[in-house]
Amino acid sequence: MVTIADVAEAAGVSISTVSYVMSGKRTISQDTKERVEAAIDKLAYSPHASARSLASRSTSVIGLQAPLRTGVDVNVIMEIISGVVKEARENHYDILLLTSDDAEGLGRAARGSMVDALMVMDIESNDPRIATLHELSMPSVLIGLPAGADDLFCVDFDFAAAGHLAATRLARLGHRRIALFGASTEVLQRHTSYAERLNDGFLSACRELGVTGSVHACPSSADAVGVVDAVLQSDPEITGILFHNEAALSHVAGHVTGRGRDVIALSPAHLVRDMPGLLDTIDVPAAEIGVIATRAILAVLGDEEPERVQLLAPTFVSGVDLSGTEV
Amino acid sequence: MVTIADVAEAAGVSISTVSYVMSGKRTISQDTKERVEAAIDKLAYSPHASARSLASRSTSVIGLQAPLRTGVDVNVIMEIISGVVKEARENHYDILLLTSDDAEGLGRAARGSMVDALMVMDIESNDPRIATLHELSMPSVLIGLPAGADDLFCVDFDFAAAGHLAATRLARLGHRRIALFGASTEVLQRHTSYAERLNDGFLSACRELGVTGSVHACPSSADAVGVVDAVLQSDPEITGILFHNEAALSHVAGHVTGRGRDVIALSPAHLVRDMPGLLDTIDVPAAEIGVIATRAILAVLGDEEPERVQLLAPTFVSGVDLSGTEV
DNA sequence: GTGAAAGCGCTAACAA
DNA sequence: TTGTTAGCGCTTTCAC
Repeated sequence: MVTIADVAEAAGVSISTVSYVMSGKRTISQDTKERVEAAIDKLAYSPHASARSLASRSTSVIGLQAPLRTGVDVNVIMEIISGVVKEARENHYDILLLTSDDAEGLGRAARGSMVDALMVMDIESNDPRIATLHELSMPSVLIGLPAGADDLFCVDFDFAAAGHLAATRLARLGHRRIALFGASTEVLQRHTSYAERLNDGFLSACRELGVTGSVHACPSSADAVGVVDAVLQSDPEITGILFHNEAALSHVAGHVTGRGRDVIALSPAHLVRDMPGLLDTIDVPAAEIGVIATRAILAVLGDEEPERVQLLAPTFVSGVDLSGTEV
Repeated sequence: MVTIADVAEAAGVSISTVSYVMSGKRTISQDTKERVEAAIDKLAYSPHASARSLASRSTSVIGLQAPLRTGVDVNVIMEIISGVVKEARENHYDILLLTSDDAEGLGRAARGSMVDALMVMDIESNDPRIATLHELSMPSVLIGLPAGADDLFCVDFDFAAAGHLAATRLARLGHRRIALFGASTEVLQRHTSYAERLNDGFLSACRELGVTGSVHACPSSADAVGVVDAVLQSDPEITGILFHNEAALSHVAGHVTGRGRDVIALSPAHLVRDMPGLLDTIDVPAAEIGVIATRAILAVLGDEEPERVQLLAPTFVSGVDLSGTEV
């Protein structure tokens, strides 16, 4: 193992000089700097992360609690994680992956000084982990929006606005009965934040617009076809549909479209790019959510004060703009 | 921050006693042990991970390089990761998530002593990271099986055997022309190990069986429908199909089945459980791959010598057993 | 512009 | 059965 002392010796300088060359926290003569950097390269030296962390009291690691269970939309989760990892790396942070069904894992990571900050995904409306985060006195960001967002940093897609946007679009097209096929029953039962916000946004828009709206849990499997059929048979006058749940969508596509019904998909755009028969798609910018959340954490770590709640606005992929429209 | 010294003081013992109570590396009187544990609980003490790692020269962290790019089968990736994280946690290890498009990230993690071992996913037949792993002198496990598996630990599903199994089943049913719709073009172009092994297994079985086999790249999007149609139109005598690529499968299901063709799916079983019209499914035990790979790493870390190559045997979900059958 | 040295919070000899 | 203490490899005051 090559240590800072090896580098110092090779460069003919003191240990602290090597340290300062790396951190840039002190002015170094060009000559010394070059010798040190040459030695670092030559020896392929990487500072010992733990030693550095012990001395500097910071780890350059962010803890990420992600839902690894299937049933949630894996594509979206993966893209968010991907955005997080990428943005973190670009800022010289690494990601420690914490299991989600483990509220106490947050405490472990925090109290053990394994991380500098925590990111928590898959937020429920009244998430028990929020209390834990409060006790921890460690910077944290939620990806999601719990009921009482109090004083926590939250980043998410604006699912309520998306529900509103879709309902408005459908109503404008003349549909009087519209339906939202959304999250799976389990997700709803857990009061997952995004699902509830989408439902609320959709239904409240329906009320405002004077159209009849209904929401239906939708399994993420091939069973979705059956659910959709059942709903549409029991209420054949539903002519406009908002379809969340990308996993189910691919099963249902072509089945629900092309029967004189307008279908809007709510999904990462690239996943439904080639899907025929859709009226339009509202993009879920999953990777961006991860990036923004990471930037928020980095800002906090840099002693800045980012917006408490950042909700990414929904847009139609087609470019249709309903902003500013009155109901 | 509560340190081991705080605990020692609260329990009225020395620092080392606290340390030994935690590690169990020395016999402690029942009385002392209880006082120390009480103090630990009372103070909610967690040892400082970096301090421990610096002194003990081990981190209890495993680096996992996972493909976060979309296009690969996200469901499978996610389940593998999930299996890894779960098994690791049960053995008191955490997972550091490394970006995949970054061969040098492995070096960073290793040389910086950020991890005790490395796991690498999404292996290509001639993966450049293998050389890196060799230089690193750090325990590592590949999830996948490169061309020259040399002396590395490899864990994966036996895709070659799966291809063989499916072809045999179809041939037994009397099909004379059979096709494999598999990975996307990108995945094949990167010479991703599992895709090539599946193709090879399928085609070599076809030769042995005297049936005509063909393999076709299949996009993971709704476009898959078009690809399948094109192939089946240009060669209508294809009556037996092996379908890999779960993402595409959900689009294609019901489209390719039910036309007098037998379709076998190669996918995690639960993802296709409700999919109608399939002849059978060969399960991809994704979570188990993660678990086995993690156990292999843990074995190496525990100075055991696990099998160099562990390939999980394919089985039909229906229970059909073709083992021992002659061609 | 540079160096010497005091910790950071642990583990694991060494001593008793 | 327990305590004392020398590191682990860094960062960061002091001191020059």
